[in-house]
Amino acid sequence: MAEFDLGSSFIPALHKPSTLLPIAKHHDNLLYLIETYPVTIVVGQTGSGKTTQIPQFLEHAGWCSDGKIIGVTQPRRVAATTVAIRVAEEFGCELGKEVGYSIRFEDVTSASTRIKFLTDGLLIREALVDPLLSRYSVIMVDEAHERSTSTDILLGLLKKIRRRRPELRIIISSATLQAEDFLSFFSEHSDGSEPAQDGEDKVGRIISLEGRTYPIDVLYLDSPTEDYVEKAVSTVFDIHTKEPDGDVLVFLTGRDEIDTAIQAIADRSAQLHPKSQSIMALPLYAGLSTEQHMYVFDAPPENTRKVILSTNIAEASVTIDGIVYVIDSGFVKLRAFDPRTGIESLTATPVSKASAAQRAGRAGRTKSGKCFRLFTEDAFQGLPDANTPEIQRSNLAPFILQLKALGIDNVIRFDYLTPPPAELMIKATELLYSLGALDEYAKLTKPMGLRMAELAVEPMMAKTLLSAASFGCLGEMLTIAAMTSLGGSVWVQRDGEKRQTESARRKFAAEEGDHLTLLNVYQTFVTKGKKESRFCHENHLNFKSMTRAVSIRAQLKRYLERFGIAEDESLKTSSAGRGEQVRRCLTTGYFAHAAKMQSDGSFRNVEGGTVLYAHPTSLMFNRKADWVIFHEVMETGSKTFIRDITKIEKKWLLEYASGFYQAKS
DNA sequence: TTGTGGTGT
Repeated sequence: MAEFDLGSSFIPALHKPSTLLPIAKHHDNLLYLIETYPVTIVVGQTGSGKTTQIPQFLEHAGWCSDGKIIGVTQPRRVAATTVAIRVAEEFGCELGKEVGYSIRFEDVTSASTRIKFLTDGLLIREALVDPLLSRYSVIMVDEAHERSTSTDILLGLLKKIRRRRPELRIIISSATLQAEDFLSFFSEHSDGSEPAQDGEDKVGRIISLEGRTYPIDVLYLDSPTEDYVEKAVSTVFDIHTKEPDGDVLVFLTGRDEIDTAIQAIADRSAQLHPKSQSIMALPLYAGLSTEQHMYVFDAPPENTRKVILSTNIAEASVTIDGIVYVIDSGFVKLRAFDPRTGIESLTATPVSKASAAQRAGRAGRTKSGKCFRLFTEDAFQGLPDANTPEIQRSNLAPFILQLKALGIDNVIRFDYLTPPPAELMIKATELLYSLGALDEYAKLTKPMGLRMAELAVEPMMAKTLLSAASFGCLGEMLTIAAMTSLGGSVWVQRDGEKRQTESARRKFAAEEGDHLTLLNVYQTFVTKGKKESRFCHENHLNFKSMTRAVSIRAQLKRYLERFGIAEDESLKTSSAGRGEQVRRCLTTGYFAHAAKMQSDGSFRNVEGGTVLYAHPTSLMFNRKADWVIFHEVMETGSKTFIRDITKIEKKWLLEYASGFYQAKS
């Protein structure tokens, strides 16, 4: 399509008529394929319109005529909501009527909903109630190439469901490189053999839709760099002094690198010619507060070039318009889980070819752009096609529990797109057994295991919550569960306010450790600061996180009420004694995360083999303790840190986890 | 002395 420059008096239409999208000419073919084959793999470039148009094509073609609905899953909540808003507008209906969405805490659907966008995790949950997902005539799994654990599990479930529901239509949206893998997954029998049919009878087809992106020049280094942060900074200045107008997006791996680069850009900007255009460097990473997040979307002041330094968040989760130049360090921090030690690690790893392509694509959304890769073309050729799927490098306990609750007893024979390593499965099964969620035959226990699966917190916390009423601390544990399952920290550290954050944190400190400190934070928030974000600002708390904790707590409370679990008033102790009850209760779920402090201030786990350090954000950092339990352990760089730490008594371990510790103590 | 990104009736 030609670009017209008609001056500023014209503004572009909010939504282009869908007949102008490249997908329009595939309309008939798409409907034919979906009608004919149970599985359709859609390879769609950015801007192809697949997510917004395909559900509408299907609705118009009558796929909802018998009262069934079209489900479209997304790996992320924001994507589910924003796409639903857009499609409702195109469809000409109020959001929540014919077109709606459903994510945790927000169900914007109604009896008239025909097209429903939802997160893939939520669709798995729906299968607990409706195992054949019988409400749906079509399920489209969007962004399947990202290979999140939820997406992988969902694909396995859909393959299983398809055998019982041959009329169900499955659409998988994928990047080019993985389309064949998805198709052969659905074509294979569960034992791995190819079906005894000729090609014509295959279960599905692949269709490619061209996108509407602009050309991108990709440039490589002549020779490798030893310091990609420094190289990124000098490339920013090369672009700034030699290239035409346009904003810059730099991919680095974490907050540390981003802060270093921003400082370096600020230092060097001072040496720019006073008459030249200036540079505005902005950070982008998940730990920033909402208001800091918003800056990256604002237009820069006149005569200023915007440079955004971002983690992987800008690769798929956050889209910024106006980017013309991308600088790619070629690295990303990835989580991995060592089943032998049970320790997670977070380390910088080279990106995959698919990631590099996605990053480059961020330069071509509004006009043609350039991507500067801070590695050689040879190095690029040596990169893996795709990242290792998450299911092969995570703690699988939550997913094994979910599969068992879905009636899939033999989790080893479940149809995985790529099977997780046996050690990960064994480790997860052992943990679930020790928590009482599985019996000695690895069957889900009832009601304990089933309830743990239904609670939307990780298994160790689920066990803790289910014990809380008997310790007379249900209210407290609900809060602690909500606060620890937030994901990120509740604290925000603003520029140059390190000390202030520290002293704010100390105001809420409880002698016994981090869990009771989080309880204090929450209780102060709901009594003093619930309505105003000022309270959070003054105390360096993340308002969004705190509000979310309130929702999570309410949801967990509803679950427990449904199980018939309520606070036993006769067990209620004085507030002085309640701290001990909370610590005892935590031990019933977190006994596997116990450690003892050494004379040098470091910790050892029970086996004694692993040296652990209190994370600097923990109250136990630089404080004395004997035995503790912790929420999380993670290895970064050279050290292994434990976070959210609480003091306990050694004898409680034997009292609440005798089976687990008998042999070892 | 410090954490990439997601997700849950």
